[in-house]
Amino acid sequence: MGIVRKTKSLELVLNEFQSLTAAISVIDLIKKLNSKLNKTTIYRILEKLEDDGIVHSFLGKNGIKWYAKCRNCSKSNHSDVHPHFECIDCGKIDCLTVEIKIPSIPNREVRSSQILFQGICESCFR
Amino acid sequence: MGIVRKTKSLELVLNEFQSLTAAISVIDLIKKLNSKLNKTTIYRILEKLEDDGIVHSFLGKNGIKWYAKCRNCSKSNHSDVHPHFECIDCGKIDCLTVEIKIPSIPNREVRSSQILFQGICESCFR
DNA sequence: TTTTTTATTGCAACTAAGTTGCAATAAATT
DNA sequence: AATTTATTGCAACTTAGTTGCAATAAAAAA
Repeated sequence: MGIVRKTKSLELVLNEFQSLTAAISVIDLIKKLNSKLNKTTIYRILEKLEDDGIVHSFLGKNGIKWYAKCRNCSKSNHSDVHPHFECIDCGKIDCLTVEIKIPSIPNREVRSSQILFQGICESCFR
Repeated sequence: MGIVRKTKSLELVLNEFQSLTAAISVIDLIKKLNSKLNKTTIYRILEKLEDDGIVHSFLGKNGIKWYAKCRNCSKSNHSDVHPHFECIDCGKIDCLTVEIKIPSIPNREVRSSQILFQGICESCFR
């Protein structure tokens, strides 16, 4: 079930995403909002925002959860199944707009995918 | 640091992989060897086997750790950076031999990748 | 506006995967 | 056989994420 009520907590979480181009880990979000919100609340709001197609989640290389704004998602259709890029230097993760061709595999049906690249990001590249 | 001594515990872990075509989660491995080995031992042996290029690890969709035999890896070069396929029906994960083209991304350098597909496997397909 | 309804929140306690330190054990070497 | 040192088991810990429940605060109804 997605967002039902416009609460102060929701505002705070949405604010964080507004001032963000890259993804953010739940851990960092909790750190940032720590003084204002309980971590349980943050987890629950993120879940609802994902239900509504406002953000999407994925796992970083070490298995912790990250969230990023969606571009073209809706409640019924999370079209944001793009790859993510994790910088091994600065730790930043962002969404890639490149399209990855999912190969057709005999006798299997691919329904979704998680693709995470690691490497050096633009800021750390030079 | 990889394997140094041929121990009984090592044998037991290797045995499990011998009788395995798919990947196995550490959780399942612990369950299986539970009566014979401590989980700490299992984690430590797996780490060493990975160092030696005998197995490789990756994360399932829920972030738990899986291991599978390597085919063409060595200590210095883990060439097994293939995609994995997780069946949403039976939970089995296995290695895919298909090659995924990693796109070149301007001003970034991709060093490694994790690619996990979800869908219906051959056994569950019919 | 006040009352009522019920979604949301905070808290504390819990779960589960994985890690760490250390003393006891067992390979391998001398 | 004695010594060295890698490996093991154990218990305790860490960390991310979850759950139940009473208190609070949106929103709807009166």
